[in-house]
Amino acid sequence: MTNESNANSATPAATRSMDDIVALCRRRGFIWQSSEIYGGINGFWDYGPLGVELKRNLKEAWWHDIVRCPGKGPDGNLIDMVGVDCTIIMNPKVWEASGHVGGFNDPMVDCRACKSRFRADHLIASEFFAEDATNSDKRFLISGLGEPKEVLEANKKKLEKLSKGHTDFRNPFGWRSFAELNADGRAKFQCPECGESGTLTEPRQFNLMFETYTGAIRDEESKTYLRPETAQGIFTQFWNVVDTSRVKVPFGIAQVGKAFRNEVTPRNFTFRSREFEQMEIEFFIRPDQASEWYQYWRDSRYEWWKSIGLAGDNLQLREHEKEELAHYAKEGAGVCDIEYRFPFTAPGFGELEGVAHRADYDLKAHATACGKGDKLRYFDQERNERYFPHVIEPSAGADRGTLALLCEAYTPDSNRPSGVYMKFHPRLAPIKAAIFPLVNKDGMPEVAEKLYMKLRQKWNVQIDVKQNIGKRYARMDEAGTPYCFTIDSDTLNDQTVTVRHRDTLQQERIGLDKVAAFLSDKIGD
RNA sequence: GCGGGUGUAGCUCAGUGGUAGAGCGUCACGUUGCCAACGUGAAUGUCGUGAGUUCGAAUCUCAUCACCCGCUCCA
Repeated sequence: MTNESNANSATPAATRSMDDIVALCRRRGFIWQSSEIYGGINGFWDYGPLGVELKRNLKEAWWHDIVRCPGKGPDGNLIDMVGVDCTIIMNPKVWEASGHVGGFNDPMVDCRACKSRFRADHLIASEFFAEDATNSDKRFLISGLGEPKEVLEANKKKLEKLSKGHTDFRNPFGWRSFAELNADGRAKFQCPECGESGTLTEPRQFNLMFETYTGAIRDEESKTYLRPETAQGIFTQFWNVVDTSRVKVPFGIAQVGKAFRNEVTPRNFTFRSREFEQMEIEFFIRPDQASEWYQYWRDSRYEWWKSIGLAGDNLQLREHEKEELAHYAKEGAGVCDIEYRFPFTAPGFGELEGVAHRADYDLKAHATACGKGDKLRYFDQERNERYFPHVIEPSAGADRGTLALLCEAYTPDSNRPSGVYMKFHPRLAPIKAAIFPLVNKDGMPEVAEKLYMKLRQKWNVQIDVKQNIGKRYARMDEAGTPYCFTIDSDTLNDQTVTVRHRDTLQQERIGLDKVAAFLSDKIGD
């Protein structure tokens, strides 16, 4: 990390306005609404020219540090890591085995009065008839949440009262779920929470997975899903990786790719999007070593986010409480989130990356579902035993990471013309440097272009010859460009240029032939 | 999904029933010679969208979409 990027502590989240950050993202071409000219679409965002560079830099830094140059593990050995790139659409059996189909597929019903939400198949009702001596019949609806027995018990007094003095008391149509009731029945249905009648909405599907159809025929047989996480691609190819890559436990498989979740409420700019990109590691270990590897990944992932510029009080590591753990993690070594204090979550935090001990839940589930079972256990040569490896999963959001970088970089500064600058870590900055001829004549543009052509072979740099130098500096401040090199009349005499530092506004002169070395030193190649 | 708010040029906003505007930014030319300087000129609008009321709608009504805030949801 350079001195500049760490010069003073991060801007407190509370003083940053999300509206201002969104406005800058739009104005400078970081992030736009998808399909904006048609009014946009809820939960989908596009990256513009600066945004795509920033997000690529984030993903490439991750891939470099995770796959190409991982560190040493808790056992003191270099970590073994390989990458994969799996498809978004997979055999739908994958999602049955993983528990995504079925578990999160139920129609839900909301109460308009008390805002409670229920699964429609848990809401049941039955119409009762009671005939009295004069053959006039009386009917009433008993409704509630749970099994018929529970509902009857809950409505015991009401039933006794209504059936009093009547004969031939019965419910001829039996119990029906809320979804099976007609409009009249739904209107009489009492909310189990607040007791109001007719306040429940129509049942609505909350399908977290996007569905599509593969092939020409659109029927149930051809129904497929857009993956809601990249992890399952890794799990299903685990055995191929083991057979072809000479890896042995402990080792990791990494993947960067799009995932899709049909969120009920996309919110907070790109934070909760329906289409988003994940950077996931599944790290396979011996079951008895889960604890030390969990701690290793928890700590190293936290340090990594610090290393790319999220170093201040706005980043925190939070261990999950037992109650909030997912079904597969209840007995595990732990689950934690690495969280960032976004302006819209402040003073709270929002998740950037989750590190979870998933045990052997996924590998076992796929081994069972595909019918091969224990034959798919991993063979540990050294220990001469077979087992399903446990998994530590560090799963990060590329879009959330990009958003955190944007929020962290946003630095109001009334002392400079732009009023704000983006203090990106140089490694992540979309544009590494700008090259300016002080004026667009007297041989300066030619020198500038020559320097530009040389530097762009290695870094994303820009040349700008238009307008006065102040405007060009101001534009680069909003783009977050850490260095500007200016060619002036002295350059033509002594072969030096000025370097203007984004964060301090200081200038220094260095040799024209030293510029590339300067950038290598500050940014890396 | 519920409740509240917002929506006019790239940005910030003015415009309360009668010709769609300003500042900034952008672009061109000139000038300038290190921090959005100066001069001249130019481009830029489905007034979020669609209906309705009206002789006439950015303006009033309804619906809808998007964004923001609060609930809810987030395996």
